[in-house]
Amino acid sequence: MGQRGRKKGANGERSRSLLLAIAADEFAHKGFSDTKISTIVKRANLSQPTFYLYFESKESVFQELIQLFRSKLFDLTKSSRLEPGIDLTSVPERISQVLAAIFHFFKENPNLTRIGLFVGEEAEDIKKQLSKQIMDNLISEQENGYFHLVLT
Amino acid sequence: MGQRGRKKGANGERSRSLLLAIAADEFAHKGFSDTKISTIVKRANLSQPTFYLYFESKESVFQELIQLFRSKLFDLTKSSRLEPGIDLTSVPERISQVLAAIFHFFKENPNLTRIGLFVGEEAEDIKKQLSKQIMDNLISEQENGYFHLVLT
Amino acid sequence: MGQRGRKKGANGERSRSLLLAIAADEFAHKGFSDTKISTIVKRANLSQPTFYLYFESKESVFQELIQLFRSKLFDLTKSSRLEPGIDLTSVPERISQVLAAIFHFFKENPNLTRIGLFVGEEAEDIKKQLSKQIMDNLISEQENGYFHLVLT
Amino acid sequence: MGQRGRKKGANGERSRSLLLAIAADEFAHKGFSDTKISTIVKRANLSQPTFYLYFESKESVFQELIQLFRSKLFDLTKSSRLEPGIDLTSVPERISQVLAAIFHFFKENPNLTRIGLFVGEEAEDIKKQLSKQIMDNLISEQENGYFHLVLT
DNA sequence: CATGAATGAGACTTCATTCAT
DNA sequence: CATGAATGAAGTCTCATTCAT
Repeated sequence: MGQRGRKKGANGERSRSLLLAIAADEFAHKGFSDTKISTIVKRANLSQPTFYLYFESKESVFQELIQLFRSKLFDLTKSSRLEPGIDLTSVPERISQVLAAIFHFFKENPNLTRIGLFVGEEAEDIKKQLSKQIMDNLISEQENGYFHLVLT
Repeated sequence: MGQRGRKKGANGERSRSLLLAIAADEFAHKGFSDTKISTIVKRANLSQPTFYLYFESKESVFQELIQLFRSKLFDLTKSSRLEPGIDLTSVPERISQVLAAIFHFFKENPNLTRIGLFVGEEAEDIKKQLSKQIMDNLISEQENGYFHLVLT
Repeated sequence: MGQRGRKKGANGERSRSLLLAIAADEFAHKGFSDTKISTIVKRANLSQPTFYLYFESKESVFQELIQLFRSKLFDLTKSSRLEPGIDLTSVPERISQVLAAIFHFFKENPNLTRIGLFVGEEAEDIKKQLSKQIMDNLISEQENGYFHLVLT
Repeated sequence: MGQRGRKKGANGERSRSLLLAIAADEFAHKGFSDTKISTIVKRANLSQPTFYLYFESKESVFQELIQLFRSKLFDLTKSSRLEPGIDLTSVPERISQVLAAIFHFFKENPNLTRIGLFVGEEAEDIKKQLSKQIMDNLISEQENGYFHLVLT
């Protein structure tokens, strides 16, 4: 039997994430209103009630995805905050690393990104908040003397 | 009867364009699926059957708007085709005039533009076709020796 | 043609009151949860969407019926308020008239009464308010010297 | 193994009566249709399949409760049947004892009583049967010469 | 030219109930 | 003894569209 000890209940989480992934895909490609629960569950080979076993409503899955995008993304930018006393020569490199990480994240999570940046009503908010956080990082870096911002 | 001579057809056309304009606004701001006929006619102070007096279906109004955008826009770019033998010194000015005309058109027709470039499923097609036509113009101009393209 | 001038739109109100009456009957006999919109419209020879043409939701028809009961009933008790200077000998007769009117109303509107007094969640409230109003009337009558209350 | 001798069947019966009691409470307070199996098992800290381990269906628990009410109640009234040759002076007392027992039963079993007398579709039947049995008792007592019924 | 009235089709959601472990 | 997971059936509600006047 070895490493196949899981059995009972093991598929609950699997079903949930399957549904979540398919939902992300549908929302990303068709928008909220054109995404049908019936399509999601059909693609997951499950029945409609199963969807409601794991999510409260269509709206709530959508919100969950938006939140997921927000938290993953802001974790990324937050981790980029530079600390005083750092080796000055490494600063530009770190900045570019963060931007690279962001674009890498976008590329690795295209559905989530589409939803977060283009589909949701909060899209504008998210973009603003993202810009602000990046800006703040840059500014705090600037204040720490790492470099000078030149606005044009 | 005297001053009641105007009438037949007059209000018909008025209602039609009113509906079309409101539809454009709704489609532009809410997308296809979230646009409801009931909202359109309410805003126009008309009834639902009246809508079907002028349009075959929701889909068909949408297509009509897409067509309108396409034709207006391509008329614009077509009219910019330069003819051989033109005064060479006026070329840069004409090119900038065309681009200005396009952006002016975008600004003057925000709803149509949103629909044509972002809402419709044909959006990608339209953008490609638009780029191509502009490119073609530039190239034909280039071939006519007006200038040299430098791709970077 | 004579007195049959009504035609267009005349049946809207008819459909509405038909649905309302049937709804009252169903709610009275089966309670809120066991009353199905599908049954109501079937009995009215109408389709489900028609129901929503006239009512916002199942809940809202129910509330409308409760309100109807309340207002009709309280109109009845309100109209019973005795005014000072009335012929004293007529007081007992008027009181009994009001009670008779109430019971007559109950008998004439059995569905509404069942809903108002037994089905709705507000039933207890309504009963209390009804008692209070009757009491108030009696007391004001008593204060006006029409008679003396003897509580036992 | 020692002190783990009690077990098999013990918890089973415990779960069963727990579910039955909660079901009674829910049915009594919300009626049949608004009572959900999911609520019952949640309150019992059990799962839905467990419910079906002990009962065949929602309907069947309901019927079981109705039967329970009926049998308990009719046991009560049956035990009140007076036998010929009894001491005549004790008759009124015994009658009042039976009525007291009935009302005591109602008070001690409020949920069952609500279900039996007000919720179930058989409510009317039960009430009739109850009246009849009480009546029969009275009549048989009357026939036995214990007293004379005076209907007004 | 216009509308009041009505509806078929289909979406989201809930619930009693079962399967497999 | 008990449960995690799943579902058929049915209910409420919405929307594009049509009929008859």
